Amino acid sequence: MSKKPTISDVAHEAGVSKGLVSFVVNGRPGVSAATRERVLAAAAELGWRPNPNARSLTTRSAYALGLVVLRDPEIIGSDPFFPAFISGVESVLSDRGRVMLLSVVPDEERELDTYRKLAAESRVDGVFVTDLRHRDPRIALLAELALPAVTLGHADVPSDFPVIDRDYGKGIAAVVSRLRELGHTRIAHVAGDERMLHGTHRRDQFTEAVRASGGTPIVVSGDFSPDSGAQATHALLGMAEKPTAIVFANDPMAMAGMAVAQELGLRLPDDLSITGMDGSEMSRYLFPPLATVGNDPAEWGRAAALSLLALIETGASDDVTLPDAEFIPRGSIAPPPQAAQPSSERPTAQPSSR
Amino acid sequence: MSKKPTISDVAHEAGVSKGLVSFVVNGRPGVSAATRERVLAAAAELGWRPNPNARSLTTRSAYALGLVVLRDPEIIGSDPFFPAFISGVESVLSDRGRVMLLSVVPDEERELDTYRKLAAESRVDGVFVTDLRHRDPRIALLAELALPAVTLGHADVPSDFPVIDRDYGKGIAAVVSRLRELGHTRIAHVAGDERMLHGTHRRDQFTEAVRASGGTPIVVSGDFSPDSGAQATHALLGMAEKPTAIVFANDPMAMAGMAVAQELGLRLPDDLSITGMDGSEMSRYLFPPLATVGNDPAEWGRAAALSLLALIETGASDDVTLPDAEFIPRGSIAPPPQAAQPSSERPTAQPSSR
DNA sequence: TTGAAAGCGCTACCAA
DNA sequence: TTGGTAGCGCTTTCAA
Repeated sequence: MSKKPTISDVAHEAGVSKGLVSFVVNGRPGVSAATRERVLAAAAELGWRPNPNARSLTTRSAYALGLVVLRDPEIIGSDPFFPAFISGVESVLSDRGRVMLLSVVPDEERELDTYRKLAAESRVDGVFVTDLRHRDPRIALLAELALPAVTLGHADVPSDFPVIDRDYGKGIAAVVSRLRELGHTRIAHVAGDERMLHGTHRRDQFTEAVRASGGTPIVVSGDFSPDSGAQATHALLGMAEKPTAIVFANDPMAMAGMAVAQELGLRLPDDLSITGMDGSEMSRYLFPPLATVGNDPAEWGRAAALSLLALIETGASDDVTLPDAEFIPRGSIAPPPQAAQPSSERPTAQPSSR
Repeated sequence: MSKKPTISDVAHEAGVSKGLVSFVVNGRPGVSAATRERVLAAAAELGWRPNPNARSLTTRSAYALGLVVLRDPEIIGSDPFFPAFISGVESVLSDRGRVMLLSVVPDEERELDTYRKLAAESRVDGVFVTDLRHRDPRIALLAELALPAVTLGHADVPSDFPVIDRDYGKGIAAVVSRLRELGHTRIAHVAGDERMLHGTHRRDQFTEAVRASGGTPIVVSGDFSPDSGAQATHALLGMAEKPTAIVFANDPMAMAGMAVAQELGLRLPDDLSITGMDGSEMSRYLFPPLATVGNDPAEWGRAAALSLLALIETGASDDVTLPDAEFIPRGSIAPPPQAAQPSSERPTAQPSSR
């Protein structure tokens, strides 16, 4: 059980100086092939890997990327985006000698403090900015901290950071369009957390799509949590002119909405069409299977990691546009019920159980 | 836009030596109150924070904890455990100047390499070992690497690491007991991934509970994914003597199982009782609401973090036993159908839609 | 109670 | 193409 080997051990073993070993492991030119081999062999034999902490001291690089997630600890479990996003990031990082540092914070104050700490302590070389909010304070903070970053989506404040984005509106338009084709006229949207840009974007894209098709959008607010989805659904189904289709801003809300509808005795999709967003794994396994709009969080992760690494290594990185979001039609949508009863107090169908 | 301040800047500002500043920030005794104040004031004014990389070099501590998750990238999104577990860990770490390093790997080879890398590079001071497997190779590897760790659950190989655990069998026994009370005699279990200890434990606890109550357990295998839950349910409901209740090893499988049952025209819970495990947020919002067994991943996270920190800082840490798992009864269970038709080819109920 | 200096493991520079 | 040496920012002796 020996101590961890250092660069000196390797240098000694290979019979060269530390400087040369450093040159070799960093792939610098100007080292003869022979000594290069010798050094590599010595390093391998000793099982030596350069200590990133020591390297950081001179290179001013942390060899780590940061992700700070602001999320209510209570509901973070029902969000399928992050785990998949992270595995996408990892698939890029694993071969590049960088690690990922993750922080989950409960409120904005802690969030901003976390970025300050990461920067002040030189813990990371750059960060991913997810869940952009209106006039997001992180953009200015990160600029001030001179911390490289990429944003998922376009910020609504001036930002020099590269942005990863995808046209999600295309998918939403496809949903609305399909619903209109099926004959729906009263189409509602349960919005996500509107403090987040993608919450309002999805809402706007929905209303725009409905208006473009000559309809009148109905919108109620939610916050992406199943609970809010359930409440919103109750509100919608309690309306005098209740909608015949509900477009939820994410899958968990849609699932909760499906449950509420079923509890009220509605048959899905005959009495009510429902769609989700984000294309979660679970959506496929519901009854009826939930129509949704694909999003591929792992792809976001890969693209964001690549872009952030490029920014860090070369000082610049282009924006990247992922393929347009695609509507994934499934059994949760159907034509609206024929016998619409605009002012009925009771559900249009008999309870399917109880 | 000045450079980051260093300990020298602070020492200069306070008119003392670097050594003293170090003593102050590390709370060492033997510093007069006066200079102590002066140093703290200088540090605050300059916005200085000690650079963990530099500290690591001398203290041999990384000020970071590691979590390596082996999970199929495709299905990681439907697992509600990790995000909540991580937020529990974070709630402990955030005040303690340590960060969390997360790695998601697709296979065992990468997993073990990741631990080796983390250790060789001194990236972390300790790691969390989750999802213990049979004869888990990580135990021996971590011991060999001399990397402190805590395990979630007891390993089935000799291990000196502290263990965090909870009696989950109590909750499972309560489920079975309640089901028996309701009159169920054919109770099935859809097991989780049996390469994982908790997959087999839950299966064993189920079969034991059923046997203890004089019944004959039915078990089919799954792997914790919704897809496997759906397949297993199809298999069970295709049996000649189909079960009247299905106990799933986690909530996502149970959700998928509910969908399959409904698709087959069964009314829940009248025609079939279903229960899940892990007490996910979503379970509450299904129709019918899914009875499950609580697990509180955030609590696991807090306990594991506390235990690991204690181990790292003091060299020893006690095992911790979390409160027994509790059955959470909900609408997805009911007495078995009266008119049992042991050899019926058709479902006992009319389809609720289609 | 304080200051000075050595050294952690590495990179980077300057000579050779 | 190589070796020697001076730091990077911090902690930790050892003296004073």
